[in-house]
Amino acid sequence: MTQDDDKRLNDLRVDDLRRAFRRLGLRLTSQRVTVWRLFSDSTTGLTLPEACRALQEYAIGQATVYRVVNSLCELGFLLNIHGTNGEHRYLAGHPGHVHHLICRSCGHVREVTDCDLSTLEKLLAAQTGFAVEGHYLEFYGRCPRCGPSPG
Amino acid sequence: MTQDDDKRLNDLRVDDLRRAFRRLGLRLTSQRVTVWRLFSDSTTGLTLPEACRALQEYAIGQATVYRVVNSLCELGFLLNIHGTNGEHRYLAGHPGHVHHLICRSCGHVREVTDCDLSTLEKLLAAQTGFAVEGHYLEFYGRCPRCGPSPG
DNA sequence: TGAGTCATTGAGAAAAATTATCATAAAGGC
DNA sequence: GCCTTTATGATAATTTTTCTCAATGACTCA
Repeated sequence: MTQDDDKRLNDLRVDDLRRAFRRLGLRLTSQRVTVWRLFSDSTTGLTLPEACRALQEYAIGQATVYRVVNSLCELGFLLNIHGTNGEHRYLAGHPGHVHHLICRSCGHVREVTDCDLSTLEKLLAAQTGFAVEGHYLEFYGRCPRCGPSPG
Repeated sequence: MTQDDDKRLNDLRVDDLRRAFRRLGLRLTSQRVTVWRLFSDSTTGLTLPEACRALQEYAIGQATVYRVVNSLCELGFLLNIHGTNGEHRYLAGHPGHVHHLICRSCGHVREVTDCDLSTLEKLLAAQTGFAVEGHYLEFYGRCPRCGPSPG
């Protein structure tokens, strides 16, 4: 698992993207592939305006960027994380239940797959009467490259 | 703890607010109190535009609303939560380390104080080399009043 | 493979949200 | 109650997000 982060998600075959889009009755366009590539190359995630600026180079309009990011989110290819300043960043990830470990210094993000909060969820359900359906969990700190907090 | 949610945070004395502001060299103004009251009366949190609209009634300008909400966040009186549609909502809460249980149906939020993820954090630190400094955790589900998910 | 259908795109406008500016108002110290 | 200094409101400016619609191009079916 240690090296999984480095081989990013470009190896997700375009055919997988096509299948996923098709499942929603959507077509696979070159723009959608390009947007996906941009995000899957990023280890920190991008905000929507950042993505728009980066994709100008490929002559992809901003309306399209917004639309594609939304679709990729719905399909589970992109996830929302909190940037260091609270801004929304979109991060490419493996579909499924994952969490993130976010470096507050450089923004590098690493996936966390092994979390088990089910007992805590049951406890909360019993205490509060809420029907707990899921959770959103992010860890933050400093990545190995940035080293421990200064001072 | 069951009834703690209902007696909201209005009982936080204005003097406490003043002391907190003073600590940052800020003055306590009627606008700041009014903004605080609005948020402390809400069990679902408000977005900034929502707050601006609500505070028009009191002739508080939107620039002020943005500034005061920022201050209240820095002081720990307001916290950021994810609304049902991913939007930022600001919620009055007791300062300190708390998490939230958010109803996906009505938006009602309840504080969760008992979480212990320290062992999980240590495990992650060992596995990844990150210096884990904290976490952000939200639970979502359906509150007792809304009942379990339909269908 | 080629034509037709229909979702998708880009440009631009429009709307919404956020930030900046600055003269005026008022909080807190004396 | 004055005085200093911060905070406010109105307005403008900027940024972000959404909308519209003609033109393009992906996919289906023959």
